[in-house]
Amino acid sequence: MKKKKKRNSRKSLKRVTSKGIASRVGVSVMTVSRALNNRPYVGERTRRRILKVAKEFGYSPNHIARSLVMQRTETLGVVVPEISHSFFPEVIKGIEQAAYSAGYHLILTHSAEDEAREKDVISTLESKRVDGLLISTAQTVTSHKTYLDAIRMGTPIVFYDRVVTDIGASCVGINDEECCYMVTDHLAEHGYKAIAHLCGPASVSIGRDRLKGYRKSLSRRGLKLRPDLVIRSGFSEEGGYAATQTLLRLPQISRPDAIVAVNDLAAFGAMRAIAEHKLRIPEDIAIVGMGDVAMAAVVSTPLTTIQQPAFEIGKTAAETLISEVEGRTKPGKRIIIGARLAIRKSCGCS
Amino acid sequence: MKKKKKRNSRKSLKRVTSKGIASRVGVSVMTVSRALNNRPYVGERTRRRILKVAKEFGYSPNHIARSLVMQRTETLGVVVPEISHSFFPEVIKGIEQAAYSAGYHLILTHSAEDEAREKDVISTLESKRVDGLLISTAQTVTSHKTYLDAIRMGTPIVFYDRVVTDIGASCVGINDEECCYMVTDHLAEHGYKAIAHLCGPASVSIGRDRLKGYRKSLSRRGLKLRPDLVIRSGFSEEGGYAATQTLLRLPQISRPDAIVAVNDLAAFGAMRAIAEHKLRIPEDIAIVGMGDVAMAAVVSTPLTTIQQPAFEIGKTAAETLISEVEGRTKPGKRIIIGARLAIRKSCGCS
DNA sequence: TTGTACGCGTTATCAA
DNA sequence: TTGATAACGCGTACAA
Repeated sequence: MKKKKKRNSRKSLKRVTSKGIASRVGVSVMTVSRALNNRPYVGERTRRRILKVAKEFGYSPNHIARSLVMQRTETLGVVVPEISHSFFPEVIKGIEQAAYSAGYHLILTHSAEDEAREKDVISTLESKRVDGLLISTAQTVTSHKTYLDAIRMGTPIVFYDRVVTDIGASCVGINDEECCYMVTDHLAEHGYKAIAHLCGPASVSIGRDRLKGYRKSLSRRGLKLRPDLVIRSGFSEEGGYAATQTLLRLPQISRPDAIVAVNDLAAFGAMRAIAEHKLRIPEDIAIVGMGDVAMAAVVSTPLTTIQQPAFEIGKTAAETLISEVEGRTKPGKRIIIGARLAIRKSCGCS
Repeated sequence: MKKKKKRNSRKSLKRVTSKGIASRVGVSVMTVSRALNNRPYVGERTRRRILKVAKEFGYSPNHIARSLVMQRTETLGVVVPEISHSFFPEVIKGIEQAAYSAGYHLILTHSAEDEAREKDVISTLESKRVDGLLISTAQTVTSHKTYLDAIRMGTPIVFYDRVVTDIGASCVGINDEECCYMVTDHLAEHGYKAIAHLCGPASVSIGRDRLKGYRKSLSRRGLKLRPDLVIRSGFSEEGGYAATQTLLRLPQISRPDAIVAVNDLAAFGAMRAIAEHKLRIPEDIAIVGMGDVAMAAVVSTPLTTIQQPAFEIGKTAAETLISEVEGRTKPGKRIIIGARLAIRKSCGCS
């Protein structure tokens, strides 16, 4: 047993490897491997001795080496468009729970709503050989090539919330069209006539589908769709604020009497703009959002919105992905998570 | 060149390796490695051909293999006690930004405020051979052994927000004692006499230090410290609610006229309890928090609190860790991020 | 400028 | 029940 203490590049103790344990116990690495992984074909006495030495030396199995030979990392890559949107932390929590119980880890990345950056993080995620990808698309995406490439190279994707339905990947989210129809119709039902919509980009599923739902309600209610009342706000507070400014600059006569915001954040921005114009909610303008982030219920005029079960979306998405990674199910599912209307003050319908 | 197409365990295309590219281009793997990493000693023509083939085959460098030989993963492990606390997503965003610009990735884990789970995630993080650890301790931790072991095995730790100062690791956070002194003193200065404190566990730095700050203010103001007014709430809304219930069950005469909550979440819980008792804030009971989460400013009675720059804490913590990982600085720093008092309605001092 | 041999820490395979 | 050997995909050291 020649034990040369060669490289000492790191200042600290070199970590024990299975080989190190093997030589200390006087067995081969394979026996150590078997003992450490609770595999059969190891004598009970040998196993105990190995476990003892392993603990004694603070052995930590090297997942990197394991991943290399196993061709699996037991790691999921998560792409979040904007960590600050309080919807997403809740989704992440759901993802984390599902991953943790299944023994998977999470590499978290942030696209910052930027297509180029999204592409970049996906590519590094592939380099890290994650077993699968959980993606909510950035606001500025136009091409799906990055996704397609990843899938083609064997990294399954499950989209959550902002989904891409036409490339064979599974998708988990609410029924955006139906939900936006619900909120819009709630307003229409209560007599609002000039209902505006702060919409998201058409390239993003929830932007597109929610707009559809808005339109459907107007058309069913026999209300005319006024293009000047459909303004692109995007998903941010600032976007909602700016879009609403535009609406409020319309001549008094053609101003909306209600606003359907694509999400709660945009609704908050709208509320801020409305407040600055010294208008009252809902008396002068009613407003509804979608998402039901925690703040929606506690702002000065509580926001009527769609309760979107973020945790469940994350959990379901992760479970779906893991199941596909392990070959138990096939990709291409479209999973709809139930959502419901939360009626509060901002719509003035109570 | 014998090319046996052996294993095809995964259904999809086998990913190209540097060897694959090498044989296609007709050079050795080393030349490929050099070309792909922009290293010298590669003919310009050869380099271009290699790059072309690499792109053509969608080559993705295998970080796993790279990490194994380099003994570095360029990955940081992040432990978050509770993802839902809106303070933490903001911290994560800061961490992510610093990590991304330095070329590091993040493995995100969740201790769920539980010591055993924290130990578990740290151990798997070590197995994944992260280059360093960013930790905010769970509420229930009592022992620091796990941290010490990690450090001893060569994985540096930087604590953020909830720190551990006595084990040689760097810490990044606000000056908790000073800040809690500030809020408490703000109340005392305005004539409140029976100031209660909803405190965190003494085993967690911010619980301990904030209690100290509270005490300091009382003692300097000549107010008696009443043990019945110091109640353990922990860091959650529910905890704040329960603790406040206890306070409100005190005989009228000994009830507090103000409450210093260990954080905003506990303060929200307190507000809920107070509202249920049909008491007014701040007329009947004033309340202040710490943290300044987004909701603090928008709840019906806006909360006076300490503005804690979460993003900056995360960014600084990550930068500090990366710098230590790369051997540019030594561990053991105590970095204080500035915070200031945000006076709003809940303290009744305006 | 390019290539060869070896090692990183682990698991699978097959022989002992 | 155990062990020797060959992968896994890449980088380092040194030879050509």
